[in-house]
Amino acid sequence: MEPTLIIATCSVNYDGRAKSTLATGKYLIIIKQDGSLLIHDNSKLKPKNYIGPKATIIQEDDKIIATYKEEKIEIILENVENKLTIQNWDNNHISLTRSESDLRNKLCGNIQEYLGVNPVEIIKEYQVSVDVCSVGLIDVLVKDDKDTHHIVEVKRGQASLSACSQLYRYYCEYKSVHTSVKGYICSPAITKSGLNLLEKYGLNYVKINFD
Amino acid sequence: MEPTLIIATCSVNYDGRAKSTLATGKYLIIIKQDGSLLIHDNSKLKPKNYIGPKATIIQEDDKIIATYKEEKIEIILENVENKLTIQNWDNNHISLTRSESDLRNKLCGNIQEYLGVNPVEIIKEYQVSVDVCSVGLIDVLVKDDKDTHHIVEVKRGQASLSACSQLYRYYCEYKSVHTSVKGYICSPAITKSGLNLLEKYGLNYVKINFD
DNA sequence: GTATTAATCTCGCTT
DNA sequence: AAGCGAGGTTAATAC
Repeated sequence: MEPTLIIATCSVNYDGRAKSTLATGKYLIIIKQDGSLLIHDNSKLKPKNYIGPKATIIQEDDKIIATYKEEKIEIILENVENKLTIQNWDNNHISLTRSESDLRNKLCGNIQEYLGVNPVEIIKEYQVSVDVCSVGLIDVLVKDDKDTHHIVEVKRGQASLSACSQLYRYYCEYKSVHTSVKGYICSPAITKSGLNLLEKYGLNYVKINFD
Repeated sequence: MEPTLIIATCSVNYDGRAKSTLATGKYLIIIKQDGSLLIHDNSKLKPKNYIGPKATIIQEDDKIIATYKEEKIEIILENVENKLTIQNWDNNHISLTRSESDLRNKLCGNIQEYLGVNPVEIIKEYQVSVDVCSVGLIDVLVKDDKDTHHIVEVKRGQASLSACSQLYRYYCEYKSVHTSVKGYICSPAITKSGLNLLEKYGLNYVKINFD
């Protein structure tokens, strides 16, 4: 696929997982090497339409058709104002810090400070299975010197209701395989209703920052 | 903000909620009217870096700096291959069907068929609050002729473990305010572990399709 | 403004 | 291939 930018007055029909129509207007069409296609208008971050990667893209004079599995985008071109291919367009990896795993590592480096217990074993990404059926991944599982197991859900931002609910799910399942269990949300912030849920079910909130 | 496309060899530093560096390479920079800025490489749908909308963007010869609240992107330009402004770039609304609300409407139009009960009252987007604290929005709440309340979580695609967990949360809370309650996931498909969770807690799965 | 949730989520990782 | 969970999620909506 030749990487191409097209500025054109066009309309767009999409059919696949959902179905949409975009009224005629001047848009930016981006075609990438891997078969990704994006149609951007003049606002916001997300494209109005998109498909791929790995889409099959057919360009004709008056339309562009992109298909991938059950997905199909049809661009009806009314006027192509500009069309240029990008030679040697790069594709590099971005290195990012302050992710959830960074915060998790910070926590694991000082369990005693954050949870106030003496860790005997620290397991990251502990798989919880019940009846040979996965019920999720515990971010951090700490076994202390009193055989209490501490399960921690780490969030890089504000912990929401659903994050707390996620911890509660792990907590319930884990209690069925071990007697002494405590649960924690570990994040820089938490919503009021999230905290409410924690208190209701006897779970704990521990504040942690990136610094 | 003048809508502009720039194809340039550059490197990008981002600092804000997280922090990242993108190694020097040839990328596409998109600047939109509303102050959104996107940096795309040659693969996938998501931009490598982005900011805005409402960002303040300063363009100099050798760099572009975009800031918004605590967020900052710095693009170090090494070589600008192409730069063009897009005149009268449009910004239209996209009309989309087969959304979750479409499926919800289909369900509400025939509760008897899907849930097998006689609805007396059907409420969409019912706010569940306990102790003056929100615990979420029930997609559909059906009160039947036997005063049983049916709470339904609708999903447009395959219902996941977390979707089922979300229903269970509403179900638990709602049981504290009403005696006879039943819970349902209503979707075209469901994962095995999702179904497992439903069965475990006495919740129901109802299949619904868009047709 | 804050919080909750949908999304054609995307994307990476693990099973 | 399927499924789970993070995401600088974004974007819409309710309160």
